[in-house]
Amino acid sequence: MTIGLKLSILEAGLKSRAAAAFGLEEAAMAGFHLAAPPPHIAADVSIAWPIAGAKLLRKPPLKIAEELKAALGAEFEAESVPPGFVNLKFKDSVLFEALKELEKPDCFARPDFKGEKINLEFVSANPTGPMHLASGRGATLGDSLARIYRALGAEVATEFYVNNVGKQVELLGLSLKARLEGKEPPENGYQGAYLKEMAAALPKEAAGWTGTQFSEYAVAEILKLHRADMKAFGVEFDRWFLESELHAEGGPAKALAALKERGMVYEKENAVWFGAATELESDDKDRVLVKADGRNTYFLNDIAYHLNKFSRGFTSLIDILGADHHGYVPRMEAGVGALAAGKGSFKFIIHQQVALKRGEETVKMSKRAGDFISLKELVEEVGADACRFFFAARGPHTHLTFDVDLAKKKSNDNPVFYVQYVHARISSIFANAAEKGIDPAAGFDQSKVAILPEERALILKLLWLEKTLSDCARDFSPHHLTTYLSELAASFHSFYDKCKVLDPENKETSAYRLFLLKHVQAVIAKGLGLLGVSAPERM
RNA sequence: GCGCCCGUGGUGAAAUGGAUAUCACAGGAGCCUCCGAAGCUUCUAGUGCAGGUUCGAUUCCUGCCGGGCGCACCA
Repeated sequence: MTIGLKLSILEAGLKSRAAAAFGLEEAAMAGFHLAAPPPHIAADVSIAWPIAGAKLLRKPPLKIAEELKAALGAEFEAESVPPGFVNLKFKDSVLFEALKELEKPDCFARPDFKGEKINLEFVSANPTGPMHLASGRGATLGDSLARIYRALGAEVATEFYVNNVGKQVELLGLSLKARLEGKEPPENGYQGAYLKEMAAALPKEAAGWTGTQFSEYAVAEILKLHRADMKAFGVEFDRWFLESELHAEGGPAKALAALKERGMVYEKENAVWFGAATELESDDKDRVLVKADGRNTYFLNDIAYHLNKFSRGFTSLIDILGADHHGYVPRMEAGVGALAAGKGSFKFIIHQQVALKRGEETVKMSKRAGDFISLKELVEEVGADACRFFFAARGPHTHLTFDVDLAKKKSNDNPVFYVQYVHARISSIFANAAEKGIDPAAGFDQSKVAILPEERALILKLLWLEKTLSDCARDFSPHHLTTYLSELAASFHSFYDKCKVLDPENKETSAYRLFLLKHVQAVIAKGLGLLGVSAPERM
């Protein structure tokens, strides 16, 4: 039996050998994983499974480790270590073959993602004002995850939901009208300066417009800005779904009828309620679907919207929301769950809010008051690459305080430059190789190459990208990837310091190291690409 | 009051329940006649408190303490 070459395949192969050796079903070996050993351990990968398997097998962990070591095969040097670890070192030839595996275009595709159709909705900022910096977090999360899921083999559609109907949009129109007439916006209206600018650019006939016309105009203008902001941030949505489309097809009415049919609604005080608490026990109390004034709540419209997504054939819906909306999650799960049972999975990713720090003061951002840093401004000051890396580097649960002064002044602190620097350095090495007449494509004899420790660390790091992407998918967060890229960059820099790549006197070593660097550069470019960050040739 | 999230060196973060807790920034000490010093090497410094589960806890559970966010016929 030969064993595969990617880490995932190596892991599966080792697991199956272990299962055979111990007479176990593979299903019973869920804890069998390859892990990176701590730095003081001189091994490539380690397996902690014998400790976990001790109860199952009713043997001492170290005994299991010794048996496992014997069962693993000739591609490795294995060592069993108390209390029951097995540490492995790959034969050099295995490492070279594994690297070549990384050259295949779909090398990260996972079988379990094949056929998955994921709808990823994020940002969905209301079209009532400029996007602020906090939208950058949702945009980074969503767009990076979309790219990662695609790399893993899923089909992903990204979507931005536009609330272009309703009271807020009416207020927006009235605020614009007021600005045109030189008045202050109405109470609870939109005070920001952007409406003054928009009013100044209105066509002459606007003087005779209805409120609806003002609203439609304002929404259209703001949507243009949102699209431009997202584009400048490296985010392009597959679809901008207008709420008005939903009403045009009668979605909310259908959803309401379906809920009624299942006996999940009742009327009280002239309003229509969803009886989630009694029927499904998923939410803490009943919620209104249709208000006493006859208007739908957003709850009903959103149920209809998610049914619409399922009707388009998606097997998995993911919504990314800021923590200020987390209270909305239980009722949506109850509402959508009631009508979409069996249609696919439905998952919320909640990311914590972004607080803004200016000087020594931490302030809450308020759109109405006009006190915010716009995403556009941030991107212009700091650059999209640094912004995206910075946002991607934190898990969604972390509470993030954005220090504006720091971001503007000392953007070099951002590790994105450390990572990009590797790419640029390697580019220039390849340029130098051409000058010195060293052919990067020249072959080398693997058997004559002794892999140095720095090179070994680098190669292992390269192989680890695959697991890193799976970690990102598992945790719904790209932050594992930024950590990984920083570590890979560090491995490269150590290697670079120790090992001279281009040596006209030694073409064999030069060719071998260029082969290595080609992969490092490809992995850096791939990883940065998944984060929507550029991989520059020069900096 | 109830619910969700968070508490890791001076600062910001990492760690599917695994071995001596990993990085970056800041601070100390070194390193460019040599492929890019936006770099390398090295030192100082850390899991809020109290219990529990476990062979093993930063991770899981309970209670405190501290912080963020929600608790609408708003969106």
